[in-house]
Amino acid sequence: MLMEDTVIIAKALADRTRLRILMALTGGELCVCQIVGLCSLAPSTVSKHLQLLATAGLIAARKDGRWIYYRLAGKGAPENVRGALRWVGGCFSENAVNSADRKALEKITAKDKETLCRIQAKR
Amino acid sequence: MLMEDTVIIAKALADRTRLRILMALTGGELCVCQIVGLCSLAPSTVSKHLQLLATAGLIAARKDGRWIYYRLAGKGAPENVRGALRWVGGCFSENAVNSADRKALEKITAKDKETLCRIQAKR
DNA sequence: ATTATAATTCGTCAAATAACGAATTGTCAA
DNA sequence: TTGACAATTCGTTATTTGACGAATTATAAT
Repeated sequence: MLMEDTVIIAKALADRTRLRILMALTGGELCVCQIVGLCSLAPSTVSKHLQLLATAGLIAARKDGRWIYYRLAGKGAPENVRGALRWVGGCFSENAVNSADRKALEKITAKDKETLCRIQAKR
Repeated sequence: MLMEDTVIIAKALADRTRLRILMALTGGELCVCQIVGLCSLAPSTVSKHLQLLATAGLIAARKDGRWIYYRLAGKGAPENVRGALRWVGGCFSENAVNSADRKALEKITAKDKETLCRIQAKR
């Protein structure tokens, strides 16, 4: 395992927004629209965060028509990636921000995606 | 566990030099002189790195006369800190840089500290 | 007491990072 | 085929970060 890989993973974890995204994804895959709704940041900013997480190998993407879904890296991921996800998971098992995000996500996923994305566009 | 604490720990891990210091300390405590010798960086720079690691709770200090020894956080450390140390430990169990650093440390610890520190002062 | 020295703090600079809006790309619907 | 729209890339800006040397603090030796 190269040291630089570990640095890249740690950098990816070293940001509040990205940690929130990772924790949100523990509930299952989400499309970019939904993640933008959760973070309350510009789509371009969220996209950048997602690229960083993906480059580190912490998340993976799936394209479905106009939408792109992101999910946590799974069993196939290298041990250092899975170890990192284990660590953050352990840190937030009972965290206030995380709990609030879960509630917010329930509302977000309740709306159908088309409605949600139209809302994002108006920001 | 506050999210900011996790961010602080991840930031502390997100640098090549600091990861090397952590791995070096898995072999036992070291004085600043020795760590400077290993990193080949200015003492003030190394000191900054050590402060960052200490603020994150990943390492602790012990003062002995003119020297200050740093060691990894131990059993008493909170779970998120120990989890982080477990993660980096796993990442580098067989790492090229880490192996080289071990060899270098053997030579560094072989010299007595006074000699070593006099060398550092001349940089 | 004075000097030497281990370590830290401070001030500065260059490079990296997080944010945004504008422009671009690719896909679906009228 | 034209228009709408999800998502990304690009260009810019403010902030943070990592490095250094100089100055400072604290301890030991002369």
